[in-house]
Amino acid sequence: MSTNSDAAEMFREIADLLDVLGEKFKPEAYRRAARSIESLTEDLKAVAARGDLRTIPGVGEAIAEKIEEYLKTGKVDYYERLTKQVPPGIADLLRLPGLGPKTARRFWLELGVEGPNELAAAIDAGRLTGLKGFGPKKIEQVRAALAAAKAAPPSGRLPIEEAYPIAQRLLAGLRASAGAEQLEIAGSFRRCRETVGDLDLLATSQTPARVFDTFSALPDVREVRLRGPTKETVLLTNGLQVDLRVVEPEEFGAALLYSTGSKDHNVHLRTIARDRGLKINEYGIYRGEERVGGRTEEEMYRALRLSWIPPEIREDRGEVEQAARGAVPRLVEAGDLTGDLHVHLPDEARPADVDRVVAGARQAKLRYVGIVVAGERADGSRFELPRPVLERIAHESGTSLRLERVREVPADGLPESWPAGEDRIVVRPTRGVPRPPSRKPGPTLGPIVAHLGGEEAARPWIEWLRGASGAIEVGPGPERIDSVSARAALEAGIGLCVVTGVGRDPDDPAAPISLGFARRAGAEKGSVRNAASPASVTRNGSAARTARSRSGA
DNA sequence: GCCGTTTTCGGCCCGACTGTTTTCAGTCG
Repeated sequence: MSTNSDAAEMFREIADLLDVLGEKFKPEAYRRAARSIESLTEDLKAVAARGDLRTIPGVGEAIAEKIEEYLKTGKVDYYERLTKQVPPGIADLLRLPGLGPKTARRFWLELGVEGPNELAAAIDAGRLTGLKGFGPKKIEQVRAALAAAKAAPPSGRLPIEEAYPIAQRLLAGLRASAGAEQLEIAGSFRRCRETVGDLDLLATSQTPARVFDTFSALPDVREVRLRGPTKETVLLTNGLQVDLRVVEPEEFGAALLYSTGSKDHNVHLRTIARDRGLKINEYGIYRGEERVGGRTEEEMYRALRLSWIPPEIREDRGEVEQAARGAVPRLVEAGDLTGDLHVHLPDEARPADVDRVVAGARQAKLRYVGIVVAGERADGSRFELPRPVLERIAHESGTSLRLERVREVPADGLPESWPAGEDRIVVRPTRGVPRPPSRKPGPTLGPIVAHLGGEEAARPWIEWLRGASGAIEVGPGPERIDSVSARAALEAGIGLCVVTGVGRDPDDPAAPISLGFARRAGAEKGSVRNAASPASVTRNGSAARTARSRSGA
């Protein structure tokens, strides 16, 4: 665990403790600080060393001091004092669905209950009966929540690549028979966050009840948590919670904006609305009684005199200010991709697999594809594509679509010079040898660093490529870098490599998520290696250099 | 506790849903 996530976690715990103690606004302040510390691309130590802690959104004098104290001593006196005031089990009560700080505090102070086990005992002993605000249904709810928490510990957030196929199934099921017109997934899924806590679906329909009936009956759905006239919440068989809202068409943009978030982005928009004498909610945007927008997101942003902001960057990290200046970056899009530099064929590859890649690449209008023809696997064994496959690659390589030979080498087996031989190099950071070699790649046609995972693992490789050429593959899973590391790479002037999906199963979500992570990192077309013109990514190093110096990069 | 092209003090998003209520509090997103 890094310093940043440890510090963020501590501030979240402080927020929970303050909540239970009945504080009004401090808890949100600490949570906001925790959120922005978590999304930092830089280590807190480095920020503190520069004296820039207070430039972190949500970090003011008091929290900056606590960060300093934490970095210096490893603990924070204020936090220690709070934990002494509240029994440790109270935090576990807060994790129970439907049970918040007010209730936890009452259990603690009025019943002397200090944790889940004592609460269960109190219910069994009938001690909740007669407590003001606790009827039989509420008591049963708490009992069920306790039992559920015991049977299945909180599942936490789901990696987006695991949520992706589920989301597609739900969409398909609703499209098939629900009478839904517009249908979108909002929430952190639409922002392409690395993990999602739940799924937020949004629809328009003439017949909301029918939509909810269809939704409740989908095979993935285990139980209906709550259902009103406009909103339903269900639990899937895997424990994931899904909210579905049905709204009027003229409200769809407002509802989409509202439920895509993030929280900080929404709060910022509402503040701007207020300052301009407007009111904004999930149904629209209003000046007094007059409705001035809500059918589309563009309408909503326009009414605030902002340009439309792509969902992936709605995190209140400066994008609202950019939109006010009309300076929102034009993020890389699928249609910008000109090629793929890292395609693997199956272990027992046959010439037909090359044909499949070629067909996919033509359909995606790619102009070059790098196929890994030889290399070393994670377990150290070597592989090389069979001769008939190599021949098919050579034969298929034409002028409209060029096929490149790619060699994949482990980090501790890097060749002596760059570029090495005729092949492009993909570097596979070797397990147990996580650090890059001291020798940097050359200034022209650099390697693609792939099969690299985790923020901690990414840092040294970003340093390795700083000032040199090369790119890092971004995308889901433990073998690629996420959007936080991708942002750090972009800040260091290093290009990204985006997965195109060519040669992959059509249901494989790696490509859309890879693009989403790149966008989330703020990548424009110019900083994505495989969105560049073929000339600047050829084997000819001088062409690459010319292209780059001309574009001023 | 944070924050400020109307503020260094006085705000801090706002509505759905539930259970318990004769009008609302708590939770959630």
